[in-house]
Amino acid sequence: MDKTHTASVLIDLSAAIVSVRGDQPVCLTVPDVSEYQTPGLPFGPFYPDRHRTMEIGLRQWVIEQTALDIGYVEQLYTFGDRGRRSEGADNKKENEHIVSVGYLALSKQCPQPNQWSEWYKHFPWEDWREGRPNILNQQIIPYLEAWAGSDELRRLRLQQAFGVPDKTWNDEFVLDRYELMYEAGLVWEACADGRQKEKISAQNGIAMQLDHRRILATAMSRLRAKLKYRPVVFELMPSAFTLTHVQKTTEAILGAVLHKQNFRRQLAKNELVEPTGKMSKARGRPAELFKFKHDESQNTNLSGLRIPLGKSRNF
Amino acid sequence: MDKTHTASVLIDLSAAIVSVRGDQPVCLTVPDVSEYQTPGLPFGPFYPDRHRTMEIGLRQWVIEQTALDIGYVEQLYTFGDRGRRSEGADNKKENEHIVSVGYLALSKQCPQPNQWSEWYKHFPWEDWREGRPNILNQQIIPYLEAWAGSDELRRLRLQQAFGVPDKTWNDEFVLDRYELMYEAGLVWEACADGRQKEKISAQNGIAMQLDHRRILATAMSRLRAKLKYRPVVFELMPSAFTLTHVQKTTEAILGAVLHKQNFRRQLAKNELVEPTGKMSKARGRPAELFKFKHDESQNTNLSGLRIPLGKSRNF
DNA sequence: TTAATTATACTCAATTTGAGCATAATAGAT
DNA sequence: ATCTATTATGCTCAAATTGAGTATAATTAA
Repeated sequence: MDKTHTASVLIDLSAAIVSVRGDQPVCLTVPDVSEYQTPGLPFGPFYPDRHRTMEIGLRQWVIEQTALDIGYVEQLYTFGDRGRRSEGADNKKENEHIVSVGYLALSKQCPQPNQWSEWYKHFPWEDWREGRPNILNQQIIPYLEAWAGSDELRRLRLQQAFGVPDKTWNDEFVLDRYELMYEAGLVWEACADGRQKEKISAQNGIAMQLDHRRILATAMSRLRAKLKYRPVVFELMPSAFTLTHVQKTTEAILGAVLHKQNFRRQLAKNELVEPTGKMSKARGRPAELFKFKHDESQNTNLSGLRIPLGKSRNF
Repeated sequence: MDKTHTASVLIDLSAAIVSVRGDQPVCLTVPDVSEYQTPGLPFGPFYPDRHRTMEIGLRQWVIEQTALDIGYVEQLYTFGDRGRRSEGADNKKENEHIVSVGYLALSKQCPQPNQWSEWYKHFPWEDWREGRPNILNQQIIPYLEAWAGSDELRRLRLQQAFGVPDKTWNDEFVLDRYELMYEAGLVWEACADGRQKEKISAQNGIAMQLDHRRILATAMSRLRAKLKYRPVVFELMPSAFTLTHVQKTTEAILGAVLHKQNFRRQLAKNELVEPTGKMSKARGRPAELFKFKHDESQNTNLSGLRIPLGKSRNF
């Protein structure tokens, strides 16, 4: 209709490329050159006349720049307000508007360990495998409760995101929790000026460039949710694996401990794996090696796993 | 890195604005001026220097152009390949690249009935409330089976999307089914030239402009999935309603019949509604009028409904 | 040979689902 | 006034699923 305003923008494709190293979920990061040295997610521009779709464009520069084999790719969210929400970082093209399309990608291997950053260093409150993280009661919750005060809406959001005060924790609400902390000024990225940044630096998880920690939070939420109804874990597994290995990988992503026998029952019921005949040898009794049943199709509309949660969940 | 290619694009915000009229889910459309008179979804440009976020931009032009009260808004998907996939339609700005961000919005009312288009006129194979739609066995499945031939991957996708031949139907796979039909050349939008278009016109559902039917399919998939774990139905209900009304609305969206008593059991268990004390009067026994319990918070991370499916599902 | 470790098989109660019948309250027809 | 069609609501019951546990098997390291 009216053309009085600029409508032309640049598009960045940002990727949360996730893998699991040992028992830690990790994410590919690139080092930062600015004064704060916060890591960032890899990203590249989208050239619409070179690549037919954005996903093709994404795969292209990921291959060029990281030489990684990413199988599973999923679009997460398109952020139109990047520039506004992170004025602190160095932004060279100030009058160029940038829209960033976030992607989640899964990789079976993660070479060059130093370029991969562990999830829970950025989100220490999200790992409940050893029980409720101390940082919640010692730092985050008291601060958030003070922030909420008697504001009814804030308290309700606090309740839903962090399960305060009625002790429920939903592992999928990673993004909700991060955004609440952002609004409350509890994370480094939320601070506009450098002095404040010094103050909360390193607390409450390692910060990231621009809105990258928000994109990672979105990726975590999506992956945790997806795990429960699609068999995406196998995108993170080698071709042969033990059942315990699948479980440890699932637990790493969920940040929660699962009930072993019931986890296996789900795998069996859904017929997701089949034995290879070989055995693994490790410390105790050797475990049978399995493989994923449906490697053929990319478009896996299979049933996924129901997640039999262990005890350490609510308290 | 290299700046040899154009990276500048225009952003369109497209909206699938959904409501339910009687027992039919409907979607706001705008008339087409081109020769084929296919309806399209409303859309408008995103001006990054006028609106802080894309969602704000979307709400703005929806209010301006439709005077509608849209409460719930959710981003669906960002399509970067619009121009390529729909060369048939008239595209004025051929050398301008357009990225379209699709949104799902829910509206409680739908005035001006002629501007609202019923879902199942565009997707007649998706409505199973009267049993398995005839069009499947009479038209779609035979064509798709011929198209698949002995291609293993195609047969697998056919199996997963349409449940052929083992008689399972997943109501959430609206997009998968549409894209399969698109690839097989079964839908009007897939045809490049006008002559072919005449041939399959009006069959297999009413076509839409550009990739709008794909966006609508995405919206249907998302809404059908979301219904099962978040209480979004109430975004489509008036302030007071009967339980049967909630059920009919849910059934309309899912395109499936539900078990009445079990549906109510779910509503009761999750404490989603509370009685208003008033009664409705219609034909039979008067029904109690209820209201949704949690109107306060936008950010409803509530539990949603489990969907107790009726019988007509698989056969 | 023993202890520690890991894998796997099996059990059982509690809960949730799927499907059904029975009864209640109204409007309209006879 | 009474019957009938229609809609609403209460209640039951078997089957399946889940959550949580015990018991036992096959290894390695001491």
